[in-house]
Amino acid sequence: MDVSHLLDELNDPQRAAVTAPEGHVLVLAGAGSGKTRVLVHRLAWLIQVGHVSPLGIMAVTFTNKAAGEMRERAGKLLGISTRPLWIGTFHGIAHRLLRMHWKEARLPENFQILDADDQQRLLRRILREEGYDESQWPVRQAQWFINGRKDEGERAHHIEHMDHPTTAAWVNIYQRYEEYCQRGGLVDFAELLLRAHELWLEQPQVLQHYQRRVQHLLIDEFQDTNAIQYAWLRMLAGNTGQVFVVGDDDQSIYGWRGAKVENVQSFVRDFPDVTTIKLEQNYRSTGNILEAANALISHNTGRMGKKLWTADEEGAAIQIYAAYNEQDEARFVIEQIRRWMDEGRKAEEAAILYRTSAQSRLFEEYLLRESIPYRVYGGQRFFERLEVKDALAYLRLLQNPHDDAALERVINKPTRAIGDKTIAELRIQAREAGVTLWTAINACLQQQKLAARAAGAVQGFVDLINGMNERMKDWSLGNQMQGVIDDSDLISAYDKEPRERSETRVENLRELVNAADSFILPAEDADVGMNELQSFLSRAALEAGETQGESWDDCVQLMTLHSAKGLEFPLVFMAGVEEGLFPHQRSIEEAGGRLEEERRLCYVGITRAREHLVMSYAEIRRMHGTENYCRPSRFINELPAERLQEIRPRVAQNRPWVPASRPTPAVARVAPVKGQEWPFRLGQGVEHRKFGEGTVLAFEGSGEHTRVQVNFSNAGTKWLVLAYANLEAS
DNA sequence: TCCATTGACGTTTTT
DNA sequence: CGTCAATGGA
Repeated sequence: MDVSHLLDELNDPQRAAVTAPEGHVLVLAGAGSGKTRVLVHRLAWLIQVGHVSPLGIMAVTFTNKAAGEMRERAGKLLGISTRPLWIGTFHGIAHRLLRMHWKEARLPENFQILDADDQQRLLRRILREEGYDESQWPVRQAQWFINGRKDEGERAHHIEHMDHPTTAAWVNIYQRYEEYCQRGGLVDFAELLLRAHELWLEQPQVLQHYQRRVQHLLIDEFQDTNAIQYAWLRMLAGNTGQVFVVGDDDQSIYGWRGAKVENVQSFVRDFPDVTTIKLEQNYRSTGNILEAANALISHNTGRMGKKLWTADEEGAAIQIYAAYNEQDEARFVIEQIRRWMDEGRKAEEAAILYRTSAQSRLFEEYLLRESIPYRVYGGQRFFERLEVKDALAYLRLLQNPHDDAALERVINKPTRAIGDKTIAELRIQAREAGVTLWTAINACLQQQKLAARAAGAVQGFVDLINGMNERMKDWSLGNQMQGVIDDSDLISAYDKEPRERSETRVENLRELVNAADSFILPAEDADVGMNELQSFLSRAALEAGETQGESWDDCVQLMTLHSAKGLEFPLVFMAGVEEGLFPHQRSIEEAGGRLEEERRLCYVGITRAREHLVMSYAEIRRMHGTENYCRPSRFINELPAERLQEIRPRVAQNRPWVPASRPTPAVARVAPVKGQEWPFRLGQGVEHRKFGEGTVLAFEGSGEHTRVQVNFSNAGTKWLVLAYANLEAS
């Protein structure tokens, strides 16, 4: 068979990885070095050259997007159906295993997935029930504790240090939470992985079956695996499975979420005879950008060691803009984007990256003002919307009325006169009897434990759910969806909201019915015995959907540095590169390699840029209502000075900014502007005879040539020669 | 039960 | 400063 299509266009290390003989392989793939291509070609190589059955391959990614992309590209390359290939996220694969082996995993057949929001609500309820003061025992921290333990593979009863009162309290909450979930058949994200691991541990025959079947494991973004994922993987590989992992220790930015970079090193230690291949040739960025990235990341310790290089040109210098304040920064960035567009480039080629999501606001304001279309990544996703989750909760109750999380969500939505007191009473009953709310409700009604009025209201809810269940049992999913929305009168719950708000909600519900209507039970879900409803609900939780309903055509891209991972743009702005913001203060203070992770985040940001990279920092930044004097980030000082070009406001103001096509001569290293012998302070109010009142933004030059930039409230921003301007302090 | 005001809080987020 | 959730009066 001719396999040249698998190897053509690959460089030597890529080819070595794709064609690696028997055994485990670690591919250290630098940013933009073609890692997805290697992964997909390896997969195709195994099938077409190694004659491995598609059933014997499992490919694991972290996001649904990555999984989808891999499946698509593999399909194109192989020219066969990718159905038998097991490609998915860790969570998706774990979920599938649990559906198939629900009995062995000690789960009810109709178990439901809790998303982060469901989990938080359930925990809040438990904290209240157990009498914890929520200011001292914050829900978020409980969530963090439990998920953290689960990520490490620990159950409540595994945890030591119970002599420590704080730990004991968290463990108690963890334990209660476990009980609720088990009773209601609820499984959170971390639980999916933990259960899948326990399935291996407790059911050797199941493990053996999969060990025999899965001959080849391909893992993407290996530096992002956590302890439980690694353990699961190791067990599945056993002594016979061959593991091919791709990752980049320099791009590990999710340590705070339990990811363990150390797994990259552990892999070489734990698996015998690992072949390590480095992909260092970069096909994305210019030489200057790569040199800056290399220099920055070399400040980290304990790296596996990689040096990116390119066959392409040096390109433009990296530009550093010292903004007077965050307003000036936003103004500058948007102005540069305008120039970019004026030169005929597209808005979508430009990205603004920042450390914290709150930073997007100002940029949005300026973009709006300039009528430049933009899109902010992140934020609420379709299946996470309040009204969508409300409607889904009714659907969940149809599937399983013992789903306490769903029941609590909608028992009084819309209001049906079931007040807090009644619900509290029901919770007590449920807790004392150790049963679900649904069971407790029915028991209370039967034994007439509730006051007459409350009983009537609760009975109404029970009848509603039972009625829906009976009538809609055999309906199509779309009709069920519409049915529960109609019968529950859910929409009336949004009546009192501002009109615009409630209209969007109704629109989203219509969209949800559409989604349910056009949902086709995927074959792989049918294969594991799921019905349409189960499959729909699981997918709603596991793939919460696009962040934004409609994707704009040609928009400037705004996102946090974290969400930029894996993407690339011709023009990248990295904003707010200041000590305290990036690296973030919390990371500076916290020990444990947090600072190195911030540096990796910066490395990720730099390597997103293809042609132009502009970093900016503000000298004064208003945060939480107070003005902060900032120093440029240490990361800027770690970049090679000869690759940098400092942008002075004058350049930004008067001369069209032409992206340099040849190396730009280096300018001195950026230093914070010190107070000099200028007659005004930066930010000081001044008055001009003709232009009126304004604010000093910047100075330039010295002696009689000293120029001053003033932002006049009526005349806009102007550069004036200080000697002639006759400015007066106001 | 509802709306308005007050108060606390402020890093990153996918599954 | 701006957001979101909790609280409290009508």
